[in-house]
Amino acid sequence: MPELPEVETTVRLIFPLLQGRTITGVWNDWPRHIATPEYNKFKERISRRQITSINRRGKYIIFTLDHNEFLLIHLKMTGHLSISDEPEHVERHVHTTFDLDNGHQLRFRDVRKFGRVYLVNNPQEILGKLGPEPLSSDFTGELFRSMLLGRNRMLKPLLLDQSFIAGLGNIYTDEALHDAEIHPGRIATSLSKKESISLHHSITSILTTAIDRDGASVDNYRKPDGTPGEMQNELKVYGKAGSACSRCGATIERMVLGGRGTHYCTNCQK
DNA sequence: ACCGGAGCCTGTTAGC
DNA sequence: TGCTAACAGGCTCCGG
Repeated sequence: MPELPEVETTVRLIFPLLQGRTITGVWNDWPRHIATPEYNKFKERISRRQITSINRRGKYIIFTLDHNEFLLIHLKMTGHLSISDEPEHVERHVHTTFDLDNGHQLRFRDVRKFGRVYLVNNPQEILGKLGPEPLSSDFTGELFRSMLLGRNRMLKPLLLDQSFIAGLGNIYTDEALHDAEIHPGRIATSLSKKESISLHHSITSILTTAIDRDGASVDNYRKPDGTPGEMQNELKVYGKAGSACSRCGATIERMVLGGRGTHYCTNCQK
């Protein structure tokens, strides 16, 4: 499932192919994909808009267009963007496509149809509630420490909360907690200063490594060109229930916390 | 402030 | 082997 590193990889790989392109048309066969505005209005407003840049905020992809329009795409669970020069062969589960002025097509494939597309004049409408960006220079260990203080929630659901911190999903939350040797059920405010700093370091270093490896292809995720990333080979706990902890040799277990499958080492995560 | 549960989806998997 | 039911998960909304 695309989390921050997978979304970042997608942005980096599609940008060179889309920079300066003009959107000439839209096709959609699953109206709920378009969250806002209403489809006919969406179609009208996005037609003839030129793509000037593509960025990421949390797990959102942000296309900056001319005429003060912003196209936001959230891939959710199974969303995937690709660029094709064969408009006559559309893959299964593609529900929204954007025709480009060079004859190519930007395609949004989404098996489970959780993904969403937004066209807005003010991206803050959608992005305003997001917490800090974990790889920005503003996100310091001291800031993270202060964010945890006074929070009486368990770390696992708190780290998944996009208004607390943007971009972490189930995989990297579990991996970061394992790396920091902290139990996912710990109450946030109970962390010592040392533990907070350690968790901060684990979050940033794992996300950085995952971007460097082009993301983790554990399930549906593939790069825009269809090839897998490499980070799945470096995961230590996610999807590893029953196998031995790479650090201490104890058995990795899976439990449900905050309604989410949570993978951790019963021995070295305290 | 925080928690739990339902709902959105469909391909995969566990269980009979 | 063949079927069905449960499961997976990001996010939002709702009630407690």
